[in-house]
Formats: sequence, C-alpha cells, structure tokens
Amino acid sequence: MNLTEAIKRPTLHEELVERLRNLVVEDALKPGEKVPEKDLCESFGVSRTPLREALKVLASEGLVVLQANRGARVAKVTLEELENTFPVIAMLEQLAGELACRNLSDAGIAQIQKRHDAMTKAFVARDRKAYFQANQDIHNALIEGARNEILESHHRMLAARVRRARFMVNLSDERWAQAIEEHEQMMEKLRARDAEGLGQLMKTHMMNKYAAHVKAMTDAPDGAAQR
Amino acid sequence: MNLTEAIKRPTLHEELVERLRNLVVEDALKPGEKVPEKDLCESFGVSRTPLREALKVLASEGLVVLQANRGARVAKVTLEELENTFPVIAMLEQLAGELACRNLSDAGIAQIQKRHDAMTKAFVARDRKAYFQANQDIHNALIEGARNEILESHHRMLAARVRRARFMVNLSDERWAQAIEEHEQMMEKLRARDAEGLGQLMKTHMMNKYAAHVKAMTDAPDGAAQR
DNA sequence: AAACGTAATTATGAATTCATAATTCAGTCA
DNA sequence: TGACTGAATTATGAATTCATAATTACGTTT
Repeated sequence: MNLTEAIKRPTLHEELVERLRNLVVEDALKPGEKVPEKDLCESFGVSRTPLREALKVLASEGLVVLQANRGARVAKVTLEELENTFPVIAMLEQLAGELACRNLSDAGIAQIQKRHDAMTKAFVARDRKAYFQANQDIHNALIEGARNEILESHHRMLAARVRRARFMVNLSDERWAQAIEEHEQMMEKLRARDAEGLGQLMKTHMMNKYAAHVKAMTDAPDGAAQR
Repeated sequence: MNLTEAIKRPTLHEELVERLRNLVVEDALKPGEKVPEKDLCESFGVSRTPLREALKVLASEGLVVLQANRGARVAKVTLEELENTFPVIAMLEQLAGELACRNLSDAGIAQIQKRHDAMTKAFVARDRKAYFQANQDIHNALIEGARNEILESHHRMLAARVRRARFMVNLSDERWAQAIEEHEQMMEKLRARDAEGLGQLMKTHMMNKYAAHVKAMTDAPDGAAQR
C-alpha cells in the first residue's frame, strides 16, 4: 500500500453532486421539474453556494439544464437524447469489454460469474429490483475491470442519463429473457477471455436495449418522452 | 426555423469555463501549476464565486484537479492518462466517422474536402500552425457532421485533454507524412460514403497518433510527462 | 369576465463576508 | 547552521448579502 497517498476528504459540493445525481437518476426529481434550490438547501443543511456549484457540474453532465436567471430544471429524457446517447455508450461498453477481458484477474471473473448467477436467480424469481441491482453490478464490474478511469468516468455520466429512462417504460418479459440470454453469451466470452467477442456482444447488448426502449416508448408514448 | 426556441444568454460562469479551458488547452496555464484564483479574478474582472463554479466544471472534465482546502491545480498530462484517453477518443472518432458518412450533406463533404486541401498545402509549406488549425477544423467538422450532441460534448472533453499533449513533443516529419497519408485515405472513404471504412480509419488514425506521442515522449522524457 | 399593465414578491447570479485550514515566516534551541 | 515551534499571513470553502431579472398578485379597463 502507498502510504504517501493523498488523504481524501469530501467537500460539500462533491457530496452534493453525488446526492443530487442520485435524486435525478432515481427519479426523485422528475424530468422537466424545476430544481427547488431553496428546499434542497434546507434539507441538506447547506447554503446555496455549494449547491449551485454542484448544479453547474450536473449541468455539464447533462442531467440538468440551466437557464440564465431562471435556474435549473431536470433534463428531460427524450427519444432524441436516447438516440444520441445509446450509440455512444455502446461504443464505450465495447471498449470496456475488450479491456476487461485483458485486465480482469481470474478472481475478478469469478466474482462477476457469481453476480451473473444472482442475476439469473432474480430473473427466475421475477424479482425486478434484485435483477436491476445485479445487472448494474455486473456492468459496473466490467467497466471497473477495464482499468481505465477516463472510460469509467465518461461511462458513468452516460449511464446516469440512460438509467433514468427505465422509469419511463416497463421491462417486457420478452426483452427480459433476451437480455438474460445476451448476458449468458457475454459470460461465455469473458470466461474464454475473448476480448473482441465480449466487446462486440456488449455493444450489441446495449443497442438491443436501446431498441427495446424505443419500442416500449413508441408503443406507449404517454410517458414523459417527447420528440 | 423554429421561432419558439429559447434565447441563449451566456452567464459569467459559462464564459469563464470557456476561457479557462482555453488557457489550459493552449498551455497558458502549465500542467501541475496552481490555478491563481485571485489573479484570474482580477484579470477577468469577476469575483471568486463564478470563477470557482467554472473550476468545478473543469475539474469534472479532468482539466484541473481540486484538493480540498488547497485549491485547484492544472492536471498533469501523464503517459498513463494518454494511455487511458486515446482508446476512448478513438472509439468516439470511429463512431463519428460512421455517423458523419451517413449524415453529412454533399456540400458538407465538399467543405471538408476544401479544408483537407488547405491542410495538404500547409503540410507542403511545412506551416505547422496552419496545419494544426486545418487538421482540427477537419476533425471538428466530422464530429459535427455526425449530428450527435452527446458524442460531440464527450469528444470535446477528451479532445481538450489530448490537445494539451502536443505542447510536450514535436511532430516528427515521419509522423507528419503518415498523418497526411491517413487523412488522404479518410477523404476517399468519406467521398465514397463508406461509413464502416471511415470509422475504422479514424479509429486507427487516432491510435497511430497515440503511438507517435508515446514514442516521442519516451524518446525525450524530459518533458512534463511523468508516470 | 378576459386581457392588459403595473406593483409586490420571489428567485437568481454574482459580490462580499466570514470561519477555518494551509502556508509562510520569525524566533528558539540544539 | 539547521531543524523545530508557534504566531502571522494567506488562501480556501462556505455562508451571507446585494442588485437585478423573473414571476406572481392585484387593479384597471374594456
């Protein structure tokens, strides 16, 4: 261990970026809504300064939209945005898959296998919450396994935007089964350390997810998504 | 034209993000240096509040590093960082190439061809400044031509990090000639609207650029780059 | 009653102030 | 001389204040 490592104390605005991002991603702050600066300051017990700093960062990530003299609004999840976001995140996942295959330890792969099994169990039990959690754990582990902080940070930003979209549609049984099947194939490639193969699958997996979202949103366009 | 479009007025902190980013990218603020908050406030004629907001954004882009209670420093350009950044930006360029082939108008392609010719002329004249400018114009035009704002914004962030690296090494004649040749091929693919082909070339082009940087930095490691 | 105009209120961006952490510098002692 | 201690200074994070833009509330007019 490196004893000279800088000690990390979180500053208020860093905390706030995290907390606010969660509020947006977890849909506590709804798309299009105004961000209630005053209320948030009170409930977090901070002044406006650090909160506003955090909002600037969130704006640069595209989670909120700032209008001069009219404050911040939670960015809407539009079909157009998803159309733009998914291809980009798909490329990043492809790269992550390739790198993870090369950089993960055997133990790391075993760990992911375990999570994969948990996810399969959740699918069989039709436990959506557990499924989402395990699914996200797997993707995060693969991204981390790529050992590339730039990739990781950009993926995190995009994933936040995409993750919000799940509140707009239901996961169809059909797509659910397909996703599980795709993950099954991904595990095969990972165990075989087929970098190209895993990368390709992860890219396709993401684009299939996109297609499912578009289909669900188009079928039931009464959600928040508008062109 | 959409007459109901929101009018856009820049706020101070937005201006500052731009200006500061330029200072960092153009090497006016050197890697590792402390960001002189006070001086910058004076020379920009603003108070610390908007400047600090801007620094938070730049930090989220990775151009500066914040340490609690010890202010901001310009992020160093390390070999490790480039090793992480280039593969990511290469993937984005690949996607951009594919999309640009599909979305650019004939006029748009002609425009890029013109810039390409200007770049070739600059190469023949050994005019580095004009070359860099034309080169950047071409890449920007291709990114814009992809018509994907998400892709564009993430590319911009990464390009800023990479662009700083050019101050650390000299462009070798050998690499310069190779880059021109690569651009020649790219133009061919673009004119033929071979999306896959252009994407592939742009990815490779970026990775070759990376290799050249590594070679130059390793040969003359007395620059600012340290592991 | 609906539409308009104006005053009151609120929210926002930015400057300023304040408390505290980090740094510098002077003095002390080995 | 040179390392250490602690006070003075400076820089930083965050709260507060201030000027102004945006919104709301209220009268007025038709």
